[in-house]
Amino acid sequence: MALDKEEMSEKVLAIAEALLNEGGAENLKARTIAEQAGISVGSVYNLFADLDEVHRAVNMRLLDRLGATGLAAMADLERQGVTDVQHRILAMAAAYVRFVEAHPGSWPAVLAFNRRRATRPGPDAYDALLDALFDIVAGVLKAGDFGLDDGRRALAARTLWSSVHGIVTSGYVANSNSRQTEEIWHQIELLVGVFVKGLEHGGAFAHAETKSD
Amino acid sequence: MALDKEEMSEKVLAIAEALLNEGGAENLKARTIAEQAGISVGSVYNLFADLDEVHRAVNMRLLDRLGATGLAAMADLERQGVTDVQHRILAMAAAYVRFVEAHPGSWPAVLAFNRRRATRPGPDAYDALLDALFDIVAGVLKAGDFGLDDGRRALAARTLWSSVHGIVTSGYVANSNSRQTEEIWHQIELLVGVFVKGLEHGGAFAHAETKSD
DNA sequence: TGTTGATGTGAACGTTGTTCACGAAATCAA
DNA sequence: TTGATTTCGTGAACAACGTTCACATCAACA
Repeated sequence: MALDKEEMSEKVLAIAEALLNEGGAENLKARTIAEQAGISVGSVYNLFADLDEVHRAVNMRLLDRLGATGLAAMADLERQGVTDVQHRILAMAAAYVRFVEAHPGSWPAVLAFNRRRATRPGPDAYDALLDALFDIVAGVLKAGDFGLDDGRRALAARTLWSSVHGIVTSGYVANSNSRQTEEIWHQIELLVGVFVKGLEHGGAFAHAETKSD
Repeated sequence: MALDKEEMSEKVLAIAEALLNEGGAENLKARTIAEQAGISVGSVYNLFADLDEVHRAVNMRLLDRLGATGLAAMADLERQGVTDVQHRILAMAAAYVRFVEAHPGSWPAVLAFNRRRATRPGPDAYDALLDALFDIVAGVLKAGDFGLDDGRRALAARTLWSSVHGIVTSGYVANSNSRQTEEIWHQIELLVGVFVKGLEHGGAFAHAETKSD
């Protein structure tokens, strides 16, 4: 009847995710978790080293889910026979926007948390999840027939993703909500449109252009 | 001899900025400020309502300074007779990157702080400072001869700024430092190159293109 | 000089993350 | 079964934090 150690860990993570979603990082309190999980504070620290580890675990789950929904969106388009690069990138961005909107409190916490570990050692599972997201975008770009070698394509994928990311996070700095998502979409559409057009016309090599062309 | 009320406020803000720069938002402690300023904790709360107000004031100063350096960079190029749009945008981005690098601890705090006031009321001085930054970029875009009306140009300016912002903040998630700024620069160069090329070829109207052209 | 208003002070309060000595419960040995 | 040993849950306790407030201190004025 009593919950397994792993079951209790998952219960704690579910509670932690809800708390983060409601009130951000400062709402993740050890005593609240313990109370809602029906255990004592000490037991929380028995399952996780500290609250940072709880936060990290929640973020991992979120990043993992985001990757999954992105892949699912791509698979859907594949099934529908959509091969247009611009269309697929927009769908990818849409999946990202929807995900952020579905996690209004916890997604900012993911970003804020990321920055705190800037001093930490080498790459870890966190980076692996982010790289997986980049790879999806890079895969889409590969379908488009731009003259990009692997290195350039990876760079373009990271650039595109980071740009969409910046639009979404910048957009959520401001106030209004319904108007805000509209603004975000306009920016994303503009970015993706310009980006694809620019790649088609060799803009990626703008400053390294040889005169042989 | 004793410091004026306003002088002491500025001293507190200078100390606060240094603390934020060293250890981020969680390093901004009332007792540390009081100790370093040579006053008591209570006096800090006499000058500012709470630590959030101190943090906000520091951020305002940073945003203000960023706008000033951006304008200065544009003025420099003007003086040199540089009118090339791509060149000017890159200079603007460079000013931004340098600014972020010069404030490794406090700039993330600016962003994290911005997100916390998402529930607050209407626009305030914060938004005014951000709009000033957008206006600089919009001014540069105006010089370029793209077929953009005022609304489209403002949208393009916000998109471009948000994208650069995303690249910089995403880049600082990762670890290494010298290699990281190089990666950021490659992404910015790619973005700006593609963006300008895309605008030149009407990519901004990609999905609303009329066939009269 | 006495009064009043403003300003500086630090002890004190409530809340936080985290620890740890203790007891209960489970597992194993004989 | 019984005793020993290990594992685990508990909540009181600690330090550090933001914030408050009754009181002391001081400057200006009548």
